[in-house]
Amino acid sequence: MSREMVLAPALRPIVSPRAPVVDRDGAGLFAGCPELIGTPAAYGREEEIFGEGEEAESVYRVLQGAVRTHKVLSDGRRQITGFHLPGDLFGFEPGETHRHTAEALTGTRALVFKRRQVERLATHRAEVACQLWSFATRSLRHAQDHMLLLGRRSALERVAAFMLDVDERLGGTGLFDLPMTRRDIADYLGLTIETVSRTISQLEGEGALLRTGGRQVSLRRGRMHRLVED
Amino acid sequence: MSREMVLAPALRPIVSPRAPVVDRDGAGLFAGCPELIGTPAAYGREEEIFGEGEEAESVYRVLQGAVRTHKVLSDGRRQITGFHLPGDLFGFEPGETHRHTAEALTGTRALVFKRRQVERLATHRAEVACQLWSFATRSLRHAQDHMLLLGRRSALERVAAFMLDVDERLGGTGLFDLPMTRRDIADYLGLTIETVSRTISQLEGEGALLRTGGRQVSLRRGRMHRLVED
DNA sequence: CGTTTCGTTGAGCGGGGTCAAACGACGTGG
DNA sequence: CCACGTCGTTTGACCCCGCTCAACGAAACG
Repeated sequence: MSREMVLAPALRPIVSPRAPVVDRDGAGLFAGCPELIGTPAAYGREEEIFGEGEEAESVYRVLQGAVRTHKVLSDGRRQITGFHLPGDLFGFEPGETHRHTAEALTGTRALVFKRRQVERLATHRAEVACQLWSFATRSLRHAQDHMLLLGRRSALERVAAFMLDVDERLGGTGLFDLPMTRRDIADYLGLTIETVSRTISQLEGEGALLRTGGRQVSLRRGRMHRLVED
Repeated sequence: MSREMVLAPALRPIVSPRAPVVDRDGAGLFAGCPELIGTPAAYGREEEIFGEGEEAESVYRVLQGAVRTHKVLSDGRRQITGFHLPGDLFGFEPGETHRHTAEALTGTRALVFKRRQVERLATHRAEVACQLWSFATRSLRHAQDHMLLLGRRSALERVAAFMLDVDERLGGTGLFDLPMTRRDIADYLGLTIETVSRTISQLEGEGALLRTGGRQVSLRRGRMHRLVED
């Protein structure tokens, strides 16, 4: 069941999108469901897709670009709970209202599905319900890994783990453009922008990565990996 | 929506268990599935139920007692990702092996289901698959709330939120026994035992709670709530 | 071009970690 | 029954990692 390529090798670098995502193995969610075709939608940079507290009418699948979902406290403190890249689903809620805000990091295209429709289909077709279950469980695993990071890892470990993660999701070449700002990284890792910046400098000083202009970085994945270690 | 009875009022104080949990609204997982009856099992205090890396053969439902699931780093740093009380399910994994260790906090009884059996049933009966999906989604929401806590809240807020949470799950009377040690609390909140202890003292100093002997505490829920504030 | 946002770097501080000691609640055996 | 050891908890003293505040350079954008 772990084998499900929803967010695996079909992924493309986010800031330079190319071909639309294809379900290479046919296991993608809602595949083989002609009665459930999402309607395409496009969002501009920093555009809100849905807000916390709004009624959860739709669920989304990223085609191109990147999306962040986050929660905020009344005083402005923000925690980003996930970045969603092509192939990823987001917007599922256990209840009637969204518990997150979702925003496009960059120009983004997505398929929009009616939640009610998805739910109705799930109650009729076990296959669809299983896919939803599988998706939720994988999200849960990510969330649990991230709890360990937020609760127990140092700033250096957090940033190193983050870099490796982004690299992997963007192709694993070791050379990529970060699709998000320092603020986004900080709010994802539970740090401040200054600490993220300083930590990246430190990683560069230790030869674990190279800043190659703009937001592009080149990782020494061996050294990087040693910093995360388990 | 937040009202979903799997872990709500049917719950009993953990350390003084009474009647076995009943699905008051019939929404409990695997309800109405005579072909899937879990086999009862009992675990002693601090006993391991399954370990990280082991093959995931079974899934569990707590009947009585309490269970913690956690992840550890090679150097011993530990993050508890959840406490599981009567009615709760745990042990689901997206893959073939457990990504967590599960241990009984106290003497605990649980129902054990064969994972393969559950999965097979889910592929045939949409109803079961939907329940699994719903369960996973609720767990995900908890995980996301906890990420916000770990990433962005102060020690005071964490402990206060924790106390309110435990109180609610244990009946919401404002008076209860903590079923876990300071170390467990610390590893759940991303703090140290000393900080947890000091913070509880501080809360007592501010009149937000009273330590009434042993692990029993009495909350001033109004003041407590003000400290968490969104 | 000016203006604004983003990123980097420095100086200083403080919340929470570390190390250490003492206390209380147990259970155990003399 | 009490001396003793164990384990969990509390409290103190000190320190350090990451936060705050601030200045400045570099892109992005009008």
